[in-house]
Amino acid sequence: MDARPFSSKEGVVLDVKPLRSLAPMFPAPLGFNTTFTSSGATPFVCVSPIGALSSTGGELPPFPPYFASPNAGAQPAKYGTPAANGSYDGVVRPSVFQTPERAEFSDTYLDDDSEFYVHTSTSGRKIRRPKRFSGNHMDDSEAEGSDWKKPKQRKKPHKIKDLSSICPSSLDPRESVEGVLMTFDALRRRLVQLDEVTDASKRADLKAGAIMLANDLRANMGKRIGLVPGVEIGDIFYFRIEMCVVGLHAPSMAGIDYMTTRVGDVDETAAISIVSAGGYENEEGDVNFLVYTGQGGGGASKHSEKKQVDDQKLERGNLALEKSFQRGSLVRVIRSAKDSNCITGKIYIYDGLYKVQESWTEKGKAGFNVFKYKLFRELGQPEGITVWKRTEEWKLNPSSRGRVILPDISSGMENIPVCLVNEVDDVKGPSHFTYATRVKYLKPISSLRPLQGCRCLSVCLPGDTSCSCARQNGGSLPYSSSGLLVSRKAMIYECNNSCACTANCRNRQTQKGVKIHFEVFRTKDRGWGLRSWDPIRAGSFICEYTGEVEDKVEFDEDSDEDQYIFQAIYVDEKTLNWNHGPELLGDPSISQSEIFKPLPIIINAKNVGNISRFMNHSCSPNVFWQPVLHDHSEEEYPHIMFFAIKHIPPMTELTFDYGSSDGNGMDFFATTREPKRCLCSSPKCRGVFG
DNA sequence: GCAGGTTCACCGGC
DNA sequence: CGCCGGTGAACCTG
Repeated sequence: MDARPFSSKEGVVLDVKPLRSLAPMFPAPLGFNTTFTSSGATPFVCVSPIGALSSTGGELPPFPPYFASPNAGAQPAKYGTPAANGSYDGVVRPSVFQTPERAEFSDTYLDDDSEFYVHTSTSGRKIRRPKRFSGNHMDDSEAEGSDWKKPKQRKKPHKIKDLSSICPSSLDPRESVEGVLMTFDALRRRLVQLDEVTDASKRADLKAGAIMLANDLRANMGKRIGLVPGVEIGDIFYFRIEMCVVGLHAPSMAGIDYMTTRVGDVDETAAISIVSAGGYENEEGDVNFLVYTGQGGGGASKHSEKKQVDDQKLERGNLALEKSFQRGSLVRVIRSAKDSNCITGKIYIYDGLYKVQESWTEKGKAGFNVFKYKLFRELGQPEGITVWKRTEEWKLNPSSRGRVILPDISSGMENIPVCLVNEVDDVKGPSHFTYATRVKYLKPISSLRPLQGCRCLSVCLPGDTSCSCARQNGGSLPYSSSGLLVSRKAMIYECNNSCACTANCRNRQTQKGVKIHFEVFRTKDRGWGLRSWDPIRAGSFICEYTGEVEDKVEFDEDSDEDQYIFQAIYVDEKTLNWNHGPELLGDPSISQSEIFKPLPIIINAKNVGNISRFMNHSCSPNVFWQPVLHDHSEEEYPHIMFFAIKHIPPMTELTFDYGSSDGNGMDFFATTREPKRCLCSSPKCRGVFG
């Protein structure tokens, strides 16, 4: 999945392909060679080579002066004209808006990420941040006192000093974005766990979001038109706040994000992004266009009556979309899809850049005026929602999947068929092996120690101090109510046969087999790989590493046997960072040894195995392994269960870090394996693995 | 289905 | 002008 070169998707696609159409009317990301200033004398100064431009007034120019590109003055930038000094390649090179905040950030999170910190005013008049989230005012003492509104005695987000340990700064925007999301979700999962016990008010997403914002743990602050560095088309989100903290779509509720800037005496406004979430009467037929309904008129969620109570007005987001239409500027589109696995039933998918092609008003169902905007997707972008439409179809009708070699490689052994496809070459399938959904112990596990069982009736519940399984897991159940792993641990103890609880108990996530539509597919250069038709949420159980449990590694030098051998001797950095975040709540930080202990277990999947034997290595993986016990108590021979590190869109290859024998990282044993050249093409690739 | 809760833009005061 | 505080709108989530 992360086997993408630096700034891959945008960069590669936009650079190489004739993607002129993607050159934005507003030069690339807003802020490109444009300095916003908060000093009132000259609200907007264009520092392009051409020099400052003044407002033309009157009709809307294709390039409003405040969005002017370097070549805008000399020759009016036409649609498709690449920006002069470096083209529009998806890598943001905006000028830096020097703010006090900027200085403040510089030694904390995104340290040299000035490029990605374009702090712009959305009003043009004022540039400020809400006091309660301003680092300048967020001394503990001060925040405690006056400003923080307290209609409810809500806990104020805890601001900590050293953020580097939690979310290390990175020059790679993708890494920054992923780090922010990973921290957010770790925080959110932990808050869910805490809330369940105290029965406190819910909305862990908002709590986690508030803490992230209070600590400036976010990427791409400031609004920009066009692509967002580090956020790739096709990325998925489970909460609106997630899109907020990575700078994709700022409003926590509103569907239209826009910015207003002041040019001379006039306010100019432009839409930035829209979320098509189904609250209004939108048509979502074709994947290439979208009819979006304007906001206002009381037609949306707020009031329970779904009926409008008033005409929509040409203001705010509606006005912004209208202006974007007139200028032909690009608008990011986030579409939503149903997901039954998710409690909210909804996932947000970033579908890339669109342009408004029509706008009109019509009478809504309640007889009031509504604004309608028809947006078309820009050509040549990576696939977004298209992938979903395809996989949805496959799930309904598996025979519609083309290039299938085998409809079910597990021959009915898995809960859901695993199809085998090759869209790359003529290879007819992997070499022979026996499919097995469980590990085979060549020597019987000596279960001398009897399994402990809890006495919970029906299901184990959080906060039940009498649950021995919860105690064994350190006091709380390891999974959230939606079944997500809360944090990585040295060992997870699931409920077992001796427990009184039923199979519906949440502490039995991994023992019931896979719940995901997998496919084994032919990669271009790394043999077979594994991916999913379903979206996979961070913390979800994916599958077990099955095979034959051996005593020692034995393989011929010439054989490829070792590529099917799993050893629990290495854990990658990302795995260790996975738990980071709860420190922001004041939780003690977890030491590496608490998360990871090397284990003697060796699993050989050469002759016997399941889908996980097809999972390739990556130095930037999206999956990690976690030891779990559920049917015996041999701590040194646990089940090896895979979980998602982050949200994984459908059809993204699943990879984990095989480890390395170069002595770096967390390699606890010297291995005899021959290192192999790594082809993961991650920016952090170590070059070899195994 | 309702309601508690959030952010941000906007506006007015100093 | 810039800072501060209040207010209201908004395709949220449980």
